[in-house]
Amino acid sequence: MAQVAELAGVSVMTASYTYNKPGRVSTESRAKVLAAAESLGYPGPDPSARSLRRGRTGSLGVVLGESLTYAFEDPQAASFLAGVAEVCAARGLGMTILPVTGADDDGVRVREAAVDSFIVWTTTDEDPVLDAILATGRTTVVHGGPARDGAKLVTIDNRAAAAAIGGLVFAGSRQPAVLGFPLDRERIQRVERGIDPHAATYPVTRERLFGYRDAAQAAGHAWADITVAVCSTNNAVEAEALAAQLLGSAGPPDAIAAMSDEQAAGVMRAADRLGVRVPLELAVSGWDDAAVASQLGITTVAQSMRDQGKACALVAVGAGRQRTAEPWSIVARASTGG
Amino acid sequence: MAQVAELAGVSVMTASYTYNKPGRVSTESRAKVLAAAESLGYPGPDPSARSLRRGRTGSLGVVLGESLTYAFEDPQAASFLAGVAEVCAARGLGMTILPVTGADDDGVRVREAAVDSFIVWTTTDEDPVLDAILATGRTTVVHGGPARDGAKLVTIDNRAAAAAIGGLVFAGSRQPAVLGFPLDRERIQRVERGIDPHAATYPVTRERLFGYRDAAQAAGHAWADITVAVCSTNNAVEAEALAAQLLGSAGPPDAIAAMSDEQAAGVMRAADRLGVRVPLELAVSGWDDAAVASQLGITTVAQSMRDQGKACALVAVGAGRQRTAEPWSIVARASTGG
DNA sequence: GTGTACTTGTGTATCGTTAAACAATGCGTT
DNA sequence: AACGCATTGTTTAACGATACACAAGTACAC
Repeated sequence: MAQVAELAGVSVMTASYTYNKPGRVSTESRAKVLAAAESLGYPGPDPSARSLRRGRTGSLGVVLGESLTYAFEDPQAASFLAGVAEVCAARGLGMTILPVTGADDDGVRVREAAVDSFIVWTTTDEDPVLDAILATGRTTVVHGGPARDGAKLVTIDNRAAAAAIGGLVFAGSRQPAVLGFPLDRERIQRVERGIDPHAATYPVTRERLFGYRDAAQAAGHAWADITVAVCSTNNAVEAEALAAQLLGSAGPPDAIAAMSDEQAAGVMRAADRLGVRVPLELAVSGWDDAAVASQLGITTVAQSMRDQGKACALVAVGAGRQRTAEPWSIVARASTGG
Repeated sequence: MAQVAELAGVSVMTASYTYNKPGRVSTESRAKVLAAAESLGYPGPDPSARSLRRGRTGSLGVVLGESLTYAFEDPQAASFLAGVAEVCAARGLGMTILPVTGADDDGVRVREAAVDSFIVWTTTDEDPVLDAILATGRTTVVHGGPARDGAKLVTIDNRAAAAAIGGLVFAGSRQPAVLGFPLDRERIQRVERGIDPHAATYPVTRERLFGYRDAAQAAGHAWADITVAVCSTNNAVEAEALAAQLLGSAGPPDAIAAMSDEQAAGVMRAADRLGVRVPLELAVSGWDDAAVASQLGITTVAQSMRDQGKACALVAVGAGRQRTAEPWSIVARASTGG
């Protein structure tokens, strides 16, 4: 590319300025440089060299804890990414979705990523990938959790929200139950009474369990009496199966608090299939205020994943201050009765 | 980082080998280097410098013609990205989603992207961004179209598929109609008889129009008599409105071929609302074989966006040969009658 | 004791840019 | 005429790493 400068009869700096600060160079020289570039088929400054010299890449890395494809299958993750993408597009930044395969070379891959900052989708307390990211020293924003020194956190107050919606769905219940996300990355399906919230290493799961516990206790129930069904994934089909299991057991629940609207929809289907009337015989609550929640009339915690994605991106690029907590609200619908 | 080598008492090359070819260096030296790196807080080789020196970035660029957020809103685009992501994850590549805002600096931004190759989501014949990409000389794979010298193409045979499904939906019809995607990037909504397929600069739209024309003519209709309703976007709500307009007009269609299942679902809703019985009074066909198509019993063209995404990625990384055409098939359901 | 091969460490050159400081020129002002 | 100032071009020195070639040491066979 020094060739371009040579052909144009100017110095390389003049060529460089032509691309970076066109005002810095005379119209004449600029034209000569562009003509030379054209005739040599020079495609403009090399991105890698530029990144190296400038010290920034113009791209923002997003790490999805699960498989890479997960991002495009979970509508919540998709909304979140849309929010991140919105900010990236507005600022002309690229958005690099980083592979995390679960193999032990994960840290390496993350370390090799040419990005200026990282956004990490909700993960577990001890996730080694997060450690690897923090070790790079680049700006890191964690969505959901865990909180870490050196990383910013963007999340709603899951415990408070769970307590609030628990207050609704458990109201007047004799036998509440909880249908939840995986506790840890093992993602083992379990159905057990009074699972200790501390057992969950996903902070989001943990905080919500705490919130539901708060609500149950406030309603006069002992947590040890309350069945917690832990899914292996966020999925309506699995939720339906687990809900059917709960409803078919002795002393079935008359209130189920789920951690997503997909799960709640599964519960609704199970109830429908078993002839259990909602909300008369079973109160149901979801989370996220997804489209399915309004379709089925599910009481839910409304939060905007898209806004949270935007918030993460803004914090990551250094615009936008980190808020203490993102907003949420309760949307009461028919599934929790009158 | 030469500091690391110095502290470890070895040459920089030894340090470099420690990270890249651990076998190339003795266990002892490796330990010294890693210890030194640890104590200096050195996070490993800088990705930009590495890219510069190596000549590749380990990341694959994806360009979505629309706004960046579009990717996460259109389920077809999402499936496609999931396919790309799958291949990236398997090979340890990053996936960079590039911003294209529509401003005239797009070419610049694309040129600045630190990626090894590009995948371009279906766009128009004259898209300047595609030109900018081709000008970089990097491997480029176009999904859908347009075909270009210097770019590989991954697509189904849209014309043949449209002709095939047109044969079904137009069978026995006295008054066929087409509900289609935008013709060009202006994205103007139009309802007109016999729109010349050549007017469409989106090759996907154009080829499908040709296919429907083939089918209509084969069924004995003059293309000039057939109403084509062009949507401004792929959206069930807009499709429903347009379908209602068609069905409410004088000489309403008794067969509507749509270009997506979302659109077809909109048509079904409009018919339902207007009391038009499907398929007795109105035959409907969609495209993509999305979930909604099986739910509503819509005859459709099945294609796997995910597989096409995988195909694009494989071609982009140089594994996997370009196929002449991706597979598709017709799924006949109730919406096109007996 | 010599030849061959393998292991391990190092020096050198270079990847393609850009930041920063400096020089040369022209122009309006006092 | 001398000065400040803006405009434009150039020089120099990195940015941080790796490919390659070469050298020194070790091991083994004949």
